Amino acid sequence: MSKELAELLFSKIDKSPEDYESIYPKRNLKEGAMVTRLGPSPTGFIHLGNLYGAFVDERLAHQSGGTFYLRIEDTDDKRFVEGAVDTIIDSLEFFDINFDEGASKEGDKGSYGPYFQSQRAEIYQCFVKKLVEEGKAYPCFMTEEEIAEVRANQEANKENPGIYGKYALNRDLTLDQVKAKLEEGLPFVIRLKSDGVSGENAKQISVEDGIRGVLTMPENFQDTVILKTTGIPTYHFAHVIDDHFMRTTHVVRGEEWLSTLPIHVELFTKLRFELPIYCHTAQLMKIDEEGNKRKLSKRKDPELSLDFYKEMGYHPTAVREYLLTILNSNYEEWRKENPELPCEDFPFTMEKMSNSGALFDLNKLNDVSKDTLVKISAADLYDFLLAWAKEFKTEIVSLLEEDKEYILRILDLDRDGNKPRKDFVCASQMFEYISYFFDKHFKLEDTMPMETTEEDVKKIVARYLESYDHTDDQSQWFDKIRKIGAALGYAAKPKDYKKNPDDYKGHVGHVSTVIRIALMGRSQSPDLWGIQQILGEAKTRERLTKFK
RNA sequence: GUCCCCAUGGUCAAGUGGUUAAGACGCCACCCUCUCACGGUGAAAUCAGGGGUUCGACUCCCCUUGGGGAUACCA
Repeated sequence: MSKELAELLFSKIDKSPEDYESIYPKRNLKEGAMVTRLGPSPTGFIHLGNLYGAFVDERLAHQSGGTFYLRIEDTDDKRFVEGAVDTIIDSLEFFDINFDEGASKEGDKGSYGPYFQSQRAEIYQCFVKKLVEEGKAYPCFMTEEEIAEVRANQEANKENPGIYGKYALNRDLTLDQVKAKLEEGLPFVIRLKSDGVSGENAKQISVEDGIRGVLTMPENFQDTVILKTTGIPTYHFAHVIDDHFMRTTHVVRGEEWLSTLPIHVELFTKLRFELPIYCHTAQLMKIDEEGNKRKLSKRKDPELSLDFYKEMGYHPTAVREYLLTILNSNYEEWRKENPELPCEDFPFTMEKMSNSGALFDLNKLNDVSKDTLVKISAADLYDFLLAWAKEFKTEIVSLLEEDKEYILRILDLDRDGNKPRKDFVCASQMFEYISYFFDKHFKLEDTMPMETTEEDVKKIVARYLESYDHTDDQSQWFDKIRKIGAALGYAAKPKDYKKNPDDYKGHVGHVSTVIRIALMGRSQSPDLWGIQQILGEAKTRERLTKFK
């Protein structure tokens, strides 16, 4: 009877399960090679949490000599967004996450496709048919109203909600009953006929998770929908079929899937497929407005979309470094010992991953970013800044292109030696930070120190300009400032002023701040002398003259 | 409601029965110093609570609490 039913429901399916086993044979990879995948739904929205997970997949596969592929999980047509696939690929590529196989801008790549679930209906249906044949799945015609009624009853009786056991009204329909309903043209879904039981008699299943160790949970008992009215499977079924036939060895996914794991285990078992190794990652969290820890969410956290980092101009390497520090707690230590090695050399392990959700920490990212950027050459930094500007700050592109040499010197200011400056965090901040070098962006931002008077300020600038010699070395230059200050009643050494504040108006630091503001518009900057050398004599004099 | 996962300073965390409970970010102070940054030194700050088990619990078990997730023909 099951066979007839299966034939009735899926008359168009001509391939057999065995056919697919040979179409998608086991991959010929070396021992220990992992096959991982990213399975985004095509909303086109990728956030830091996705990148976090993708990074795990990527590292695992590439570190082991395996394969990392992209599969588009578009079983929910309501979610489709045009151009989403390209967006996903671009976003990930920016952060150096590259796929070996799967959906790509040039179409499917690899021999385990199609890589869009919406194009795999035949494959899924073949196995749904098989399950029906074996009496492990059945058509269900229950209407929304019927389901709602069941639920209401269950709630009233304090029973587990869902379609299972005696509540699965269409579980044991006869062939004739099915035929009759079909003739009426009633829509139906295919449900799994679960062997599990609800409540105290439920069996416990154990699954070894790559990150969390042995997980023990009650078996599934729900007659979960595996094929929707549309003939497209639900995530659960598509996952099982795809990861089996794409020969995924490690399923890395967020912990929100933990509670549906028993469904997947039952499906794998009923299909007689080997279970992949599941790796359930903790979710990245953030603190919301009410001060609660919360999962990063697509709708509420646009600032945590990957685009945010691109727009701010965070360097992809910095983001990777940061992610690695929260992914594997021993990464920072390793990085300290191996400052020059690429992060790909770090032996990434699942066991070192945290089981609890990390809170995203912008402070930490900034710190990691400073350390990352300080290791990047001025030339590369320039290219990065320019590329960023072309996309997000076009008005400064010509400025950057006009005099590359000038900018290289600015970017390299005081970055050598064993105590290099670490001024740069991200592209937007970089430009802001060096903007005073450009007349167009130069403006007076800070006020003169309160230790100085208006009159003194004028005198200081005038005398400084008068004595200015561009060929002075740093100490000659600074001696002059000391003298100018001393003549006006400012201590030549800050310590003298601190000891006897009443003897002086201020100290040489205040004097140089005056010059700094006159020259840069700001009270804080890298070494003044070095800046003047880059600015050049003409511009230095010009700014001082203008200031008077 | 039910089920599942998680729980060490503000944040990320080391720790797997005996430790002065690492380290990093942030914060604060001091040093270096013409400002800032860098660098250095130091400080404050953590085992959610309650029961067990044990000679001994951050560590093992139970309960409570808190947080997260699932409970869809969404993924």
